[in-house]
Amino acid sequence: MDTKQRILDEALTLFSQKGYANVYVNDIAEKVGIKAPSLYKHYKNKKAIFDAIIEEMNNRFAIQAKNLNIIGNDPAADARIYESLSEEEMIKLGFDLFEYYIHDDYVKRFRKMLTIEQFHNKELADTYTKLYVDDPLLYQGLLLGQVVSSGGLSTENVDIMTLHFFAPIYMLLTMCDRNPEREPEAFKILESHIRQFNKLYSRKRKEV
Amino acid sequence: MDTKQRILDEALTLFSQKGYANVYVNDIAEKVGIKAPSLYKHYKNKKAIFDAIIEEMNNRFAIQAKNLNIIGNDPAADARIYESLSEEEMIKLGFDLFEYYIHDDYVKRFRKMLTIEQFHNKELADTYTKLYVDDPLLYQGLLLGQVVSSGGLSTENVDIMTLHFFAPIYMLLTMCDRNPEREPEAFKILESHIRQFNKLYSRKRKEV
DNA sequence: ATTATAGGCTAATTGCAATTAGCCGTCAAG
DNA sequence: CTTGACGGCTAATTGCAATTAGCCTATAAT
Repeated sequence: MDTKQRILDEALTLFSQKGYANVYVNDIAEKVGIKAPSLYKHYKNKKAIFDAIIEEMNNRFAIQAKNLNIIGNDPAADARIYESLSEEEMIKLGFDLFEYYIHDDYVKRFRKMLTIEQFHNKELADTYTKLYVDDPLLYQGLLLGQVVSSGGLSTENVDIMTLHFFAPIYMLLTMCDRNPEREPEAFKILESHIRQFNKLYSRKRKEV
Repeated sequence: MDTKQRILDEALTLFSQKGYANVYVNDIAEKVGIKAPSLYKHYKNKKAIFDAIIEEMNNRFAIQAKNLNIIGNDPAADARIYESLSEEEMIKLGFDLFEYYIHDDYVKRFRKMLTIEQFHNKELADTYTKLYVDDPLLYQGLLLGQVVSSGGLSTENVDIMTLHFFAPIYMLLTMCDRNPEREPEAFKILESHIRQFNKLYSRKRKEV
């Protein structure tokens, strides 16, 4: 990887750990293995490094949008698969999704950086909400909507059903970002969550 | 309010908006209406101001623990009330709780500050998780457990039921911290969430 | 009345982090 | 084979933010 890219990479790591203001260009340079003034051969100033990270992220938006939902980018096709999943397979799917969110390095570092910087300007706030709230709800809503249509699950309000599926995942995710030592616990809760979600929304259940 | 207290108050406001490192002692002094060096008559240094905020918060823990659940501090008593609530009353209760979390100034500023600073050290991370994850789940779990015992709701796993109740609230809350303009939308979602939660866990529903 | 202290101010001082200046080696294109 | 630009370095320089020094006033206790 060339220096210019490595700068972004190391900077992202540091920003995600300490936040923009607590990272000194010297720290970044050190990680890259060069001296601070050499950074300026690649970026105009510190802010430009941050902006480049955001921009690189913007470039990955499309990819991200798909990856964030691992399953694929064709909800209808996914739903056909999903419909035929056993509870165990569904849990496996949830685990894979969660695992990706938690351990994919780029995704994780970027999310932590956004978490720290989200209040600095409206654009970052909007980006955070889009990436970690709106997009997952949108996509998973489409997916679950298909499953409902095909009779795999049953509900009066797919959006709220989606919220019920995703909100616990979101909460566990942010907890693990903060307390990685609680990951095993999070996985257990995740499993119970999916099982209970399944039962609650199963078409086998209905009102008396 | 005396100067010493006003310093904490203004500092908390600023820290919650920009994060510790981006707030200069000069900013705090300005807000308080004194000059920066005068701050040092009250606190040893900038860090001491931050620590004092955390400590003040620690002192409010007990109060906080109750307030975080508005309803009170006797789950059994609360459950008796809750049990007799209509869906509309339950929504009212949820709104009040959410309103408190979102608009109580101290609570909101402190939560935003913790959000920004959560990755700086383990203690802050633990505090965040305790205040905004573990405590609410614990207390509301006790509450919902009582309601289940008394037959108001029905579930196989109260902890997950509690997660299903609280996680959406948590998610909406953090979204509103970031995007206050979406509060009206959040309230609508909250209402739908509570209605659907009620139906899902109603004892009137049962497996076929 | 006197005096000690609390709390404010202005004017340094310190210290660190960002950035600039200016030098040098390498290597690819001509 | 030479030149220019790319990317690295050391050594300033700049600039700002935290803190300290030292002075002043009001007030409360003796």
